[in-house]
Amino acid sequence: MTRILVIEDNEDLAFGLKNNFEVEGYEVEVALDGPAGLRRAREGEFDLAVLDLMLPGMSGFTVLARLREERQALPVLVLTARGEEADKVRGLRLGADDYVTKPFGLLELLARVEAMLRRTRPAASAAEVQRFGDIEVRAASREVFRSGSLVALTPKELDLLLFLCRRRGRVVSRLELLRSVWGYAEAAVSRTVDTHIAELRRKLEPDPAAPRYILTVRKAGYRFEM
Amino acid sequence: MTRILVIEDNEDLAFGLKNNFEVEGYEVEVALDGPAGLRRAREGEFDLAVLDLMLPGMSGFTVLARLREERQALPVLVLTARGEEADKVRGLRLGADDYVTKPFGLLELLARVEAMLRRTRPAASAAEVQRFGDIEVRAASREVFRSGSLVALTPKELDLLLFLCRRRGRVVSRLELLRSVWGYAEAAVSRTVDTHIAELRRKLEPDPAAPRYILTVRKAGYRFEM
DNA sequence: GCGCTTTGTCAGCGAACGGTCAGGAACGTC
DNA sequence: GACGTTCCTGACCGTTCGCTGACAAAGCGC
Repeated sequence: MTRILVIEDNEDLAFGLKNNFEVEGYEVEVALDGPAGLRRAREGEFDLAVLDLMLPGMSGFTVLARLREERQALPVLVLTARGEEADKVRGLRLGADDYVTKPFGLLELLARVEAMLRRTRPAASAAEVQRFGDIEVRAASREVFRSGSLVALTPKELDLLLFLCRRRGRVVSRLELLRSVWGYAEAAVSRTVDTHIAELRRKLEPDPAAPRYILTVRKAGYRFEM
Repeated sequence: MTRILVIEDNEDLAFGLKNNFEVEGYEVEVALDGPAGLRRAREGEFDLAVLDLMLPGMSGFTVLARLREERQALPVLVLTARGEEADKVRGLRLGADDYVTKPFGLLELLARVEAMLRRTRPAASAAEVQRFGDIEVRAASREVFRSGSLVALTPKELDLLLFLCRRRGRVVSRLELLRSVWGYAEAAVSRTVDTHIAELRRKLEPDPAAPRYILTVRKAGYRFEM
């Protein structure tokens, strides 16, 4: 699921964008001011941010500059008022990846977002490193370490692990896993999910028989805790 | 020297751009219609093209489409008339990397060109010489040495190697390589990437059968480690 | 404890994936 | 027009991976 962060103080516009992006199949979060946006950008794993330059409290420039200082690779599309050419230049210099002038057409914005995602996709959502116990999961290089030494996971196992990590603390049903990790459209009865979970436990859990990280929630699915 | 190709039928504008770019230190060629632009784009080694959509003889769309058909990776910045949102969308879909609406400010155009060049050839100066093991890659002169002696790489092999170098530590998918190194707009099933990887390994790896630098990541792509 | 449901485990088969190679098209050079 | 490069394609092959189905174990309600 592609995740987009909208940092925009105008609520109508912000939630309008949210709706429209969601219709296109994106997962969207809204931040209504600069500090909130910065916080969410740091925490959440977003594939792209849409950032208004005119924000109360902290200007979009500041948000952008902070992000870049912190070496966040997050692609940023900047919204700017018409004709503020100096702003555009400054934004691009600061490391914005693209900008759109208000008032803008939705089609244009969507096309630009798509284009940006095409450009940055494989690298973007991946700058994360997850840690739990003595396990370290590096999404970008698709490597997993246990006590510092590399654990050999198969592609499916890693995909599954990453998905569980991202939903940590929440119960994930087998159906959801089959849809999101396996890409199955329909529900299928099979032991596939269980088999892969078992394999993950064998490779990652200190005691696979009494899992600490990958927990079973009876009648519901699995829950990842770290 | 960074080379820019301007494809624009309005002579005043074309040579105005040429002058301005040259002041900024770029090397510029002008093509006054579509066919000429296409020819120059094919021949010359340009780092970027500025393409007007409204051209006599052959529309900018056609030029763009031909370039992409021919798998030219050349970054293209499109000039379009104000408010033709459909054009923008169509252009981006066709594989334009960016566009600017006429009338535009020179500052804006320059900033965009800079941004594009930053994106497409990152860290050319910073990462001028890469070293790993007994391999030395000189991006600027496009030369590769192994144990001090020159290795003969074909252009494609070198492009591929450079791209992998720049993303070292991260998994790069075949699709991303096809897009970024080959310039394919869409996914294509072929063994092309694999073949070139194999050739690189043959020429650079101490033991091509057990690669140390160019690693395969199943179901995901390749990862360069040094 | 008993029966039923849900989950864990395992081995084996078939498919998918990547490595490799030969052949041929496209292009440039002489 | 012959030659040499470079690049792409399609086929073959070995390996790995994922799915399946059967059975075992564990929970749960009674």
